[in-house]
Amino acid sequence: MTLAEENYLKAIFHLELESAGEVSTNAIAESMETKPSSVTDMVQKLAEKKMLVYKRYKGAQLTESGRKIAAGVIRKHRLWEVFLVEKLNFHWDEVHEIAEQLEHIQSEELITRLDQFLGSPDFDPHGDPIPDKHGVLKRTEKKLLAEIEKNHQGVCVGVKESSAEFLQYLDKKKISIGTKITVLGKEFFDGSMIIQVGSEQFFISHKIAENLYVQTV
Amino acid sequence: MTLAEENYLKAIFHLELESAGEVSTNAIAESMETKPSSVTDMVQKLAEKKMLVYKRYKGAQLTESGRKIAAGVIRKHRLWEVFLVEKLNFHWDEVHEIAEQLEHIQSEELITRLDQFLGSPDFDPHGDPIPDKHGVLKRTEKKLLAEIEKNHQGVCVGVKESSAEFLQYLDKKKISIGTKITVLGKEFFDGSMIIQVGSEQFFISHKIAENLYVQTV
DNA sequence: ACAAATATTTAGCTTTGCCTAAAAATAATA
DNA sequence: TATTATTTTTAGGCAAAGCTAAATATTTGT
Ligand SMILES: [Mn+2]
Ligand SMILES: [Mn+2]
Ligand SMILES: [Mn+2]
Ligand SMILES: [Mn+2]
Repeated sequence: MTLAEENYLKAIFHLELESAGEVSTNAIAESMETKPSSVTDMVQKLAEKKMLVYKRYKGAQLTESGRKIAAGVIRKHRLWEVFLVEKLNFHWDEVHEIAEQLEHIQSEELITRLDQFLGSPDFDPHGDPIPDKHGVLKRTEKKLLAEIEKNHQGVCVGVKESSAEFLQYLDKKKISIGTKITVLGKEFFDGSMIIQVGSEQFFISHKIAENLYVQTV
Repeated sequence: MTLAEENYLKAIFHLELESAGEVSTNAIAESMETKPSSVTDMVQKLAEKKMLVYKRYKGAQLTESGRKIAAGVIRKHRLWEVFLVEKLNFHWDEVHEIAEQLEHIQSEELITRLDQFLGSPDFDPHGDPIPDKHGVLKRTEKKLLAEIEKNHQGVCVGVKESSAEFLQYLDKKKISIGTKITVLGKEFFDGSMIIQVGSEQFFISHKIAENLYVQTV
């Protein structure tokens, strides 16, 4: 697998999680910041390699092999992110770009040993689950903060977006993984909320609330 | 700099250390396991980018910028090798291929932190010096075992070749960095030697002796 | 059901890095 | 010095991965 092929498989894997069924050419193009015509080319090549099944004008769906490779890349990405944060003391908003590069390093043994060195972590610094060596992703029952009702609470277990801007916003608000959040008020019109974090209470927009994963206790 | 460009600069850097003056197209091609015509192409491109000066039919010579980039890649390669051996417990004959990939990861900050994490090592697992962040390589006075006279001794401080085969041979003979070696006999005809390592004494060929660096005490 | 809008694919080009075969320059040798 | 031999460059091509513009399909709205 080339670097480009791995990136396509990874993107399709993520898109399949978001919504079942075939993944459209346009959706792939958007998520990879490339043109639909480029996607068609690559998707045809990956179909020939049996990494996915592709039906003209319908979309792509990963095969077992394709899914395995994608999960392997994601496993590497997330393990490296743990390394960067836990061992090199990077902040969680600084690691994604570097992991985008490290995820393509080819060596089974390296990942086996890295995993061991890190104590076989289950989650990356953004709360995302790390696939096991067979590509199996354990599903956790987490929900978006936006789904929490007034006067209920949850513990932050991850972020949906992990852009530096969003993560820095969370830092400013003292929200990180493990933080307890209570919904004090919820506006039906725009989905905005008043929440309590520690001793502070403040307003957050719907956009924030639907990018934060919590687990109810 | 692309991956290919970095590899060319690195190869030329190493060749310049071996013998001063311009580096020939053929020498580069051989060391990179590619064809001379490909080298001509790349060398012309690197000359346009001011990474080296190139005179047709004469060869290439790195500029200050080129040398700096090459040293940076070598610094990364060697730091990663230290990481693999010291932290992930790889054996010294297993790390080169992986470091060939890791050396191209782009992030100043990553290398700064990795260096710190490793305790700013001066040498890699093969005894090669690690350039500092400005690309400066400190020269150490080491000689080849082949240059040591009968009845003299030295401490192994590095290897010239670092192929897995050679390193495994050294393991078998219990030679590693720090090992004391005494030359008991030397055959002028073929440069072979009888040496003492610990309590064992045995025969080594000239090829072995000229790939092992020692420091005389 | 048909026209308009949208999504997707195809055709044709570009760049990077490599290759082979042929031409040109330099080095070696008789 | 003249002729080989070797080294290096040039010319012409190829595969990967991208792009734009044009052609087709599909979907949507009336
Ligand atoms: Mn990431
Ligand atoms: Mn992550
Ligand atoms: Mn190495
Ligand atoms: Mn080394």
